[in-house]
Amino acid sequence: MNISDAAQLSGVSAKMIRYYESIGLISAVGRKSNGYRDYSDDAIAVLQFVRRARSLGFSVDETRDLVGLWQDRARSSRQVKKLVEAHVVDLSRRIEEMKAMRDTLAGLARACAGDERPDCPILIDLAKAPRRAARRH
Amino acid sequence: MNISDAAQLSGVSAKMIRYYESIGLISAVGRKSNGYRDYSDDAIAVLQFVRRARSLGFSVDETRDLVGLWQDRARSSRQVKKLVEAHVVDLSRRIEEMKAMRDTLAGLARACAGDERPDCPILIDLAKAPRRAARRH
DNA sequence: CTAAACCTTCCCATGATGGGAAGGTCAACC
DNA sequence: GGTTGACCTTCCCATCATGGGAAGGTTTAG
Repeated sequence: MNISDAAQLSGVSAKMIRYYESIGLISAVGRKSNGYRDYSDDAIAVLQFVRRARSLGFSVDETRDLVGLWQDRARSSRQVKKLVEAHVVDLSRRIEEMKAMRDTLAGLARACAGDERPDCPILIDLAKAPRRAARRH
Repeated sequence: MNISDAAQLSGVSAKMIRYYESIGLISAVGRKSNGYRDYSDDAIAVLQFVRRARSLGFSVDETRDLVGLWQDRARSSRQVKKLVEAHVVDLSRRIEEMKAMRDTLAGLARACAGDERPDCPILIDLAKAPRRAARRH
């Protein structure tokens, strides 16, 4: 199976499949005599796994760990659960940060007349000395 | 005032101050005879404004718009409110996406024994054909 | 006078992804 | 058989916001 079929079946673009291979997230597949990558059903399954993990917000590094656990018959479910729970905690933290931003902004917008006049508490507040605030990334 | 003082007072690193200047987010400040950038209190205030906007999740482009509105005495509060409300909507959407991820993962973790055995519903689910899922970015 | 602490510009790297060029290959159609 | 279009390959570049660091000039404190 060529890379574009693999891309379609897995939902991972051909570009990203090559990238994932180049960084070792997935192992290199075999090549046909013409040099084209050749994908088996198993290889597709790995790509689908990766796609789903990425869509759930796991970084490429975390996904690498998950793939490793997935393919390791001897892993304990404790290991898997631990990794997933850590990600849940991380997501929750980021959600709270974004909620705090949103609520601050919604409060400011509420206090702003939103008419033709220039007076706007939003800008006055933004100009205040920066307070301790979430600095994501 | 030298750039490191401006950095300290504004909470924006010297690196980022130069970067913001290079992309035109802030206007270039004057130079002293030795070529060093020289920051006035007004310039510091702009940097503080920028830092606060960034910390509230505005992109650099959105921040540019906000700075423009802030410095435009003739702007209407309607313009400002509109921009902020759009950002609130965007934040809310992203929060919902992340919540959906988190809840999915939390549900999977709950179904996983987390003991020494290898059986783990998490990995089984991740390996399923990818369903419609949030693809941020 | 020297050493440390500044400042300047310039280049490189990140992470995940896409765009595109240059060049080889294959399949279908006439 | 030849042409065309759709593939495939690798390689380079760009993104966005940020940091690291080099090379070289300046200022300040001892």
